[in-house]
Amino acid sequence: MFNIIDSMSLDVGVHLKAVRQMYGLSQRELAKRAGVTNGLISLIEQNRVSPSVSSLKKVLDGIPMALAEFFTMDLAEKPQVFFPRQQLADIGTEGVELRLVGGQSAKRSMSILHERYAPGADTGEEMLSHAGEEGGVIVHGKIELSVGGEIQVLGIGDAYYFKSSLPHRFRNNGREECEIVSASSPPTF
Amino acid sequence: MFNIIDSMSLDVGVHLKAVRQMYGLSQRELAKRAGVTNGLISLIEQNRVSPSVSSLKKVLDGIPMALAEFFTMDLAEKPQVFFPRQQLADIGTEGVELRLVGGQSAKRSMSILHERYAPGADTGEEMLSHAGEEGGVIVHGKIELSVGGEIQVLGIGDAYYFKSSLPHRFRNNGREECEIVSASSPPTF
DNA sequence: ACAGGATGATAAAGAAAATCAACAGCCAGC
DNA sequence: GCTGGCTGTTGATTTTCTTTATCATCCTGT
Repeated sequence: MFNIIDSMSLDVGVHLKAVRQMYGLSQRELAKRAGVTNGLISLIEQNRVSPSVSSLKKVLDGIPMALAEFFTMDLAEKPQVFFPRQQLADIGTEGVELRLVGGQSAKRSMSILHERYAPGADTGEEMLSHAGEEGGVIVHGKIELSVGGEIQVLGIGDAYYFKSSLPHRFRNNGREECEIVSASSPPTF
Repeated sequence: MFNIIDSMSLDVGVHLKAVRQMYGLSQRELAKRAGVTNGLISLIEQNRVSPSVSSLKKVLDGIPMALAEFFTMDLAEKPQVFFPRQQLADIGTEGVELRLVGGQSAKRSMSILHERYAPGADTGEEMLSHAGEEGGVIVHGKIELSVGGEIQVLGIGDAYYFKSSLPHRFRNNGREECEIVSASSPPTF
C-alpha cells in the first residue's frame, strides 16, 4: 500500500481543512478543543488516514459542527453572505419601501439594531464569534466587514447576513461616520 | 477500555442496521456488495467499533446510499410512502379533476401507466428493485403493496409513491380485477 | 541576528479497527 | 432424524488509525 488513499468521491481531508480555516482555527487549536492531537488533524487533512466516524465527530465537535452538516455542505451551495444593493427585494407596499435582506432563508427570528461607527472605529482586535445569526444594511458611509476569512467593503445600500458563529469583525476605515441598520438573533439585545 | 464505545449522539450501528433492513439485505449480502466482511458489519451494528469514514462509505456504496444521505436521514422525517385518499390534492380546473400524488416532493419526472391486475396476480416471487421512482392510484379493486418492509392493502382512491430502489411487490389477493393508474421514472417505459 | 512562540509535517510506538476462520442457531426439504 | 444453506456472532491475527515526540519553517518582538 502507499499514500493515495481515497480515490473516491468525498475529499474528507480537503473538506475538513476548508471548514477549519473558515472558522479561523489552527490545527493545534482545533485539536485542543476536540480532544485529539494536532498530528491526527494533519494526517486527516492530507488524506493519509481515513478517520473513524467517532474521531471525525470529536474533531467536528471542536468547531462545532454536526456530522450531517459536514457531509451535506457540498450539495448545499454555500449560503449567501453578501447582498449587493440591487439584490435586495422590495417587499413594501405603495408609498412604503421595505427591502428584505436574506429573504431566501426561511427561518429568521431576530431583533433590529441601528448602529453608528465613528471614523476609525471597529469591533475590537479579536474576531467576534457567538451563537445565532446577524445581518444588516449600510445606511451611510462605508464599512469593512470580514466574515469567515472573506473580507469586503460595503457601501450605502449594501447588506450582509451570516451565522454569528463565523468569526467576524467590523471596521470603519473611511473618514465619514458609518450608519448601519442591523439585526441579531436570538431576539434579545 | 471496554465495550460501550460511543456514549455520544448518533447511533451509527442501529442506524446502519435499520437502513440495511429497509433494503432487505442480510449482513453477508451487504458485505459482499460492499467488498467488506460480514464480521465488520456485525461489529459496526453492535457499536463495538467505530468504522472509518472510508469503510463506512464502502458499506453504504453497497446499498447504495451516500454518506450525506446516511447522516441526514434522522432530521429529514422519512419520506411519505402511502397517501390516503383524502390527502390527494386536487389541482384540476373547473370540470376537470386532477388529483396530485406526492405533490410535496418537488422533483418528479416520470411517465404514467394504466395497469390491470387479474385476481391472484402479482409481480413475481422476488421483490422488485430498480432505479428511479414510481407511484400510482388504485382505480378499481384492491392491491397488497409491500415497500421496504412495510405492507399495506390499498383500495379505491388510495395511492402510493416511493423510490424504486426499495424492494417492492404488488399482489392482488381479492376476487375483483384491480385497476391502477401508475407512473414510473425515468420517463421511458 | 537571535530567541520565543506559533505554524504544519512526520517516524515510531501504541491502540483500535478490519479480516479470517471458525462457531452456534434457525429453517426448509429430503 | 439428518443435511445443506442461510442467519448473525466471536477469538485471534493482520491492517489501519491515533498518539507521542520530534522536526523544520515562518513570524514577531527584542
